[in-house]
Amino acid sequence: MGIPDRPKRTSARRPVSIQDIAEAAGVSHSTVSRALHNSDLIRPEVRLRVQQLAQKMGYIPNAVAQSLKGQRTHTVGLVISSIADPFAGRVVRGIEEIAQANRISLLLSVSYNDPERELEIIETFQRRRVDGVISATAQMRGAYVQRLTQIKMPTVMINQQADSEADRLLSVDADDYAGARLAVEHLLSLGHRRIGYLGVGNRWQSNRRRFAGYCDTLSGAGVAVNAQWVRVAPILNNPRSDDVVDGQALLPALLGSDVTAVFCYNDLIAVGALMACRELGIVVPEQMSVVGYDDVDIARYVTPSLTTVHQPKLRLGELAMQMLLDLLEGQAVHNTSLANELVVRASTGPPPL
Amino acid sequence: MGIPDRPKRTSARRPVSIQDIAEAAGVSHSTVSRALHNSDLIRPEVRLRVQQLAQKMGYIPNAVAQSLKGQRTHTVGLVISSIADPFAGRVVRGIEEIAQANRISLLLSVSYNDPERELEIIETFQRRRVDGVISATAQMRGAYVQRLTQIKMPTVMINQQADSEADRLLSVDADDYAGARLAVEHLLSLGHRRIGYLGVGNRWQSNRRRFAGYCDTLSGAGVAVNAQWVRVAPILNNPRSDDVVDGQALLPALLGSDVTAVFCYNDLIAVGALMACRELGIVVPEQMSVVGYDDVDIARYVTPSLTTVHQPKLRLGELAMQMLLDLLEGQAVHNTSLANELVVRASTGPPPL
DNA sequence: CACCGCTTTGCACACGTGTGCACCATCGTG
DNA sequence: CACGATGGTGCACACGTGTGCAAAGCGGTG
Repeated sequence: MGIPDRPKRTSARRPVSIQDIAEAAGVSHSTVSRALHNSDLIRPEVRLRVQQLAQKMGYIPNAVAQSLKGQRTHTVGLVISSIADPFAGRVVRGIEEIAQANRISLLLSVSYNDPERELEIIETFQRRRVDGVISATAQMRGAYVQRLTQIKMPTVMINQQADSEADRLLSVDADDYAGARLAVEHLLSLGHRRIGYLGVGNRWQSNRRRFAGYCDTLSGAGVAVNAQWVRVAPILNNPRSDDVVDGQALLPALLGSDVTAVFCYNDLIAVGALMACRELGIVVPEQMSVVGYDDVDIARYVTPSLTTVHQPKLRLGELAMQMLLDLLEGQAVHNTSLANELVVRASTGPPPL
Repeated sequence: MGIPDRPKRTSARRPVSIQDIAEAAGVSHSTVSRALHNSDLIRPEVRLRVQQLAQKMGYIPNAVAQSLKGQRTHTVGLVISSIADPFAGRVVRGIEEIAQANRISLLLSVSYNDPERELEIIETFQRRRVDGVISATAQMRGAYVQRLTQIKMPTVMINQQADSEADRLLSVDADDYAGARLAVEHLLSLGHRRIGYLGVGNRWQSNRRRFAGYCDTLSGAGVAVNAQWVRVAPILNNPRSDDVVDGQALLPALLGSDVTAVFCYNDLIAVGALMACRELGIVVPEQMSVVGYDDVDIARYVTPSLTTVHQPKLRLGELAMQMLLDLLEGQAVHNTSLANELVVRASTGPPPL
């Protein structure tokens, strides 16, 4: 009488499982599982034999099954606004290094600052049961934050310093307000009084903080901010905008006023400003000083090289990932704020006479 | 007599499962599963009731369990050499857009051209049972390729055009050899005869192809290549090298020879060359023409703006991802090769008299 | 009324791994 | 020899989902 011969998994050429090893070794799958984990419940000779057999059969544990059983995926979801942004690139590198060192895999998602996409991404992370989320999006909308806190998913934000009550969510950041002050103080110390600001409209939270630092520093020095000195790139329907193009388009609008220096939201805006100056025959820094923000690689390579506020991007990423790991281990973690540094290069100088 | 009350999963605040919904609706979990998939096996009113209940209870399917059961993770592993590389950034963007549109998640890994890390990454992908792999590493070592083909994991390479037999592995690429010819032909047409080459040592395969294009084009024009014209950055122990620094360090070595133009392995090397020229007081392009490769964003922003060979980076990524999707659906796919285009900007001109 | 066919549901297993508990063999000791 | 202690192994279940098959309910027809 025929034993109902089991499917004989060799058909679909599946990867070997502990069950396969168990049959080959003449033991149960439990024994194999324990042996592979070096459990001292298993007799040393059996343990060794199973391990060698697993090696020979090319066994590779199925992380999916382990995740299901262990309720831990060892996966972290990563949301960024844009891949093209060199700022994000450095931050991701820091995150990735710490993650890899701790055998954590990263699920990469790009939001393009699109609210609908942000919600989709969160749901995907929920479906995949990531252990936690790191969000390095420039923009944080209400629905996004609300959803994230509501579902109680361990989350660390990068550069999302909250204004007031939202300190419920953890974050690592470099102080935008203080950074902006550094930049403007530098220009003031060079003798500039009439200083412009070129901002962005689609990242209004960090833009607002940097703008506030700009305003307060000027006011503190007894300079009344002139509305003519401030220009902000409009929010396009197209969420994929180009900061350099925006900076280039924005700068000429300042010429009507009499600014001798301009502080830009970030380095890309500043690069656009530099290009506009070149086109208009304005010599930097002799006729106009330009300051950027972030200190991305490109700031060193343009001509003149860009004076800018250096953000510790790598460190931000590393700290965020480490904080998330601590959080997952149940340790107490506290928000961290890093200091920015002013980097003086060739795009700033004394104002023209 | 007490029914051995089941664990009552409400304790550990796990996400709701179809089992929870089943109990709440008074049906079996099978019915719930089918209802949520809109199976017409389930009576319409039951189907609707279950769906509404799932909605209300905030059910989010467990992709881990689905992957285990369905033997498909809807996940693709992505290997790149470096996050900092702006070339990789654009390619990843193309990949990510197609992936997101097809509800595929990306597992990001950075290899830093470290052989050991590359093998670790592959094993991680195997453990996690990714459906396929896209490899955009600049460097492809034997062990890496061998391992990848050996385990028969669906894989698409980017810019890894094989020399001879290795056409077993699928790839999408833009022809390095032809691109280099474009660049050198441009310089020849401007009147240059003595043309240098600045290369890299740690990406020898693409470097070799571009160098071959350089050599053949010169030879074809009757110019004998002079060994003094060629410099290649040494391979450092530190796998995190900086192309700009290398280019900057390499250019002065060419001054002993009498080159009037230099073709660089990529834009970053070229930017380094531009910076070296500035330091040495060499005016570009009047005294020296410089050509880059890749056409990354920065090429437009440096001064003078860089003449370069444009690679369709976004398209490379999109095609690679689409090819992998087709492959996973069992469709026949064929290797694709895209054309590069020369972009003439301000860093090239006629040779000095 | 008996039988057939259709619709709707549940049972049971599978995916691959980890682990509490029971069981068995062996050994030591009174 | 009997009994308890100890060490090694397997059974059975759990994780959450999907699905083939059986079964139940029900209406129609000869």
